[in-house]
Amino acid sequence: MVTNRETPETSQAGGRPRLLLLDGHSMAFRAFFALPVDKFGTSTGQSTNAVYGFASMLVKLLRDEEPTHVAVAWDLSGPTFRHEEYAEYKDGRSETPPEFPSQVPLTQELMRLIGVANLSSPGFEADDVIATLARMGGEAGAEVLIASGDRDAFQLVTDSCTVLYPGKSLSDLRRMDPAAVEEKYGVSPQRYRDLAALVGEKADNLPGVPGVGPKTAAKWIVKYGSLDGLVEHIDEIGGKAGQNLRDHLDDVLRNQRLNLLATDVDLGVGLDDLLLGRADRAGVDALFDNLEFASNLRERLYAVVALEEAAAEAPAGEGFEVDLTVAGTGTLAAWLTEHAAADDVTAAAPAGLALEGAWGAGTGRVDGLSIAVASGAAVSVDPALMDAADTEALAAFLADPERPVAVHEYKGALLALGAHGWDLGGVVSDTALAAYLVQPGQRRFDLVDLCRKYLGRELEEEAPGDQLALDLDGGGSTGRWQALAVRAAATRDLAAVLAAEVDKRGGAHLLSGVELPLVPVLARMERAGIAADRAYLEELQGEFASAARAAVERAHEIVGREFNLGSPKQLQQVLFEDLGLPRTKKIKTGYTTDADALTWLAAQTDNELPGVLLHHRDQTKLRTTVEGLIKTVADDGRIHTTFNQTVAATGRLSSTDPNLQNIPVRTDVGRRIRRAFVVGEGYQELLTADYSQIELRIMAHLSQEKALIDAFNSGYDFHAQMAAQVFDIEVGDVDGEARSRIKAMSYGLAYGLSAYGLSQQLGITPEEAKKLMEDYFAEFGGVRDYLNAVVEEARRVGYTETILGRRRYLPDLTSDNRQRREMAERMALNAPIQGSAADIIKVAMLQVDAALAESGAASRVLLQVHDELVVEVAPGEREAVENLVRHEMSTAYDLRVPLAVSVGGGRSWHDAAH
DNA sequence: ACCCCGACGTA
DNA sequence: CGTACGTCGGGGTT
Repeated sequence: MVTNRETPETSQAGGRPRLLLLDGHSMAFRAFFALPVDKFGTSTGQSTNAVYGFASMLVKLLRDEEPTHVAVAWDLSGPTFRHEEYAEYKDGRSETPPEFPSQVPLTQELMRLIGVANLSSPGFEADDVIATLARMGGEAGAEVLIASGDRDAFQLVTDSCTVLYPGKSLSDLRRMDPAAVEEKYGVSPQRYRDLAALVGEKADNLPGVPGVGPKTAAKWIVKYGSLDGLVEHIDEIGGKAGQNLRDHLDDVLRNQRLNLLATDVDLGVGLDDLLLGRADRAGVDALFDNLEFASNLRERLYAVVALEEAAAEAPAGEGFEVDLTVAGTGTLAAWLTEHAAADDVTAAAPAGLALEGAWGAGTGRVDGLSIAVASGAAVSVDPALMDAADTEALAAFLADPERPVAVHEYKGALLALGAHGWDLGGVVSDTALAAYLVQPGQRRFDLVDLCRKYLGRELEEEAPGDQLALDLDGGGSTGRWQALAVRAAATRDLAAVLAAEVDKRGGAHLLSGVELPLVPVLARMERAGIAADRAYLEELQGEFASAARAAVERAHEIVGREFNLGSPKQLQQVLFEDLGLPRTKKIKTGYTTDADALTWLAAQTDNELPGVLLHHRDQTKLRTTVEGLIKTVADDGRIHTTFNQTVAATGRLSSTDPNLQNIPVRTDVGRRIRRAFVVGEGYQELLTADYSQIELRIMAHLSQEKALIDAFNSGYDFHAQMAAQVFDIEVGDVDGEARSRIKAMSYGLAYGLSAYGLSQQLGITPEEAKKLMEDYFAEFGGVRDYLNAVVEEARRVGYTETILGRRRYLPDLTSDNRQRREMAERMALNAPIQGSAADIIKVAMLQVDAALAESGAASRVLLQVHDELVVEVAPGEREAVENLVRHEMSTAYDLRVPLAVSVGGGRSWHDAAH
């Protein structure tokens, strides 16, 4: 860790007063960008990264600098005296991130509770407040320290006033004393304003002299003594820069007037009022609880505000003291016997397991393994160095369901260990999964981040390979094993904290009854993969590629020159500039060329091009899809996707590398790709089983709307029945148009559809769409009431909930910004429906997997596509497996309507359609 | 070598 | 101006 600070030698006791002044907004803003906003937030969606960063920076300053007096200066929102002179002052700043403003009052509240004064003055900026206080401090003989990210503060630097300016990280504050300013800018602090005036300040919208940077400006100031001196000799300055200076002298003089800080702001306080007060411990506790800060920061804070002995900053790894054994060949078995027996590893005190290695695409490898038990003992081992006894003892420990273990990324561990032939039987916590249930909106769950957030402890970043570890401990390899053991210990400790967090949110069953048991099922699916017909994929690729090439040639012919059909930018040029076709919907970069727009264009004009472009899009999309698949076919002739369990905010799985949840199905051409997914050797066929209208059934269940429930229970065509009721006709008289309108309406509801959106989709006027919605709700008012109630409840409690209690937090429901609020409302409508469907199919997967195992069948589940399972059926098991899958899927959850399942089989995924 | 955007595939 | 995802190519930046 690099610091530029020297240890202060003077203590405050009896010495000269030390006044610490902070620029609140600038330092909070630095904190905001120094810490990832998505890693610091409460379960209710309040971002806390700026508060946390500001607080920890302040704690560090209080500890290191031991000030006697402290104040934080804040900007107010209104115009300042600088705007009177220059109306464009600070214009054109990029927008404040939405997560920032709400953290300012929280930071101020924290300052108040700690006993630090918050000061501001209408018409002045924080810098002016600081300049005034610095003057007051100087006059009182105090040593003044200014923490500010605004360079204007450099003009205040004197022998007794130092600016602490943030460097790369927030804790890295550069001490800018007169010598440091001189060294960095080549001018004294008194002349810094002159330099800044010449160079300009982009953040304040104060342009300087074009082409003149700090170097030139300093040269001039040194030569002529000051800006005034320079102006006196302005005609002597040669070159382009000199001419620019003469042309922009007004700007420069304006800059110089504006960057002068006011030192006479009436603040109504004296130095005595800034004396560092006592912290309101209960208040700070309550605030930290609300912000869900870990205890670590709290303790560090109390250590300094109580002015007790300064605590050393926790270095990486501190707090995870492990009694480490690095197991050499033949020693692991003994360690396990001594430290990881039934008494040492219990349900109340699970061991932590950490792996070093790699996993993905249904396999993996282990390069290192650590186990940390509750006693503090830990072992690290290189599997390559184990002897037969070690291997046997380790395999037995890992497989034992009676040896509870916490691990971060259970599925990865299963794949990595599985590749060595080891199973993992006693996992009681996956810290990534637990954190996902606590914060389902987060998309990444790093162990390092979780430790910082929930344990308040810093973990070493995972070493990329062995290089870093070697560097760290100077050539040995103990650092690597120590770091791995610390990860194991961290996982062990984190599991307990997260278990409590999950429990607090009513997610215990969801975690231990659904998500955790699903992990081995997913691991087996990934390991199995799905057989691919490579030759056929290559055939398709060639076909799609040549169709695309033909489209390119035809397009070039039509336009009369070559251009890149894949570039929306060039397409816009060709369509709207060169050919002068009618403009489409505006987007950020001009006019859209999406499929809807091209279809519209094709109808608007006689020009052949839009149709050719559409065809080209289709074919290239198919070509790239197929190419992506070919690249992922493994040596075993199968494609092993990765199912991610902690990505989708609603609780769905996602699939990557490749994504097998978006293989084309809607068009005939696209569907051909599904012929490439085939039954593997030794199996009889592929079977697909999917839930019919599961989301609508869930809507019927949740809304308890009798008409929907009856329609599903009758067993007849659901959409036709709904249409019959809306249009008040006999079911037999419902035509295709009426049915599809009602179908779109029903599905749209679950997404928070608007009349406008419905009209777009159905190609009718918004008025007609509005009428349709009114007619629909006249018949099915319970649905409308339910949807309204969902949003209202979510606004009240801050989250939505699925049938299994899976939450989604939506803080934007109370946003002042209409667009954000309405977006959150649509998410709130959709989350319980989509999420409950996800819950149900996850339970179904567990039941199907268990039933297959129970029955001794060799058939296996390969894929999940949100409402569909793909099963590879072993010879002779078709009928039994079909019955089993139907049964387990339809009984996964007891809804108020039946869970209908439809099944099909065939040699390929295409042929298994139904 | 990265990131963002537009576009588009699925449920 | 309908939710949830992942991937690709282009085009801009490092």
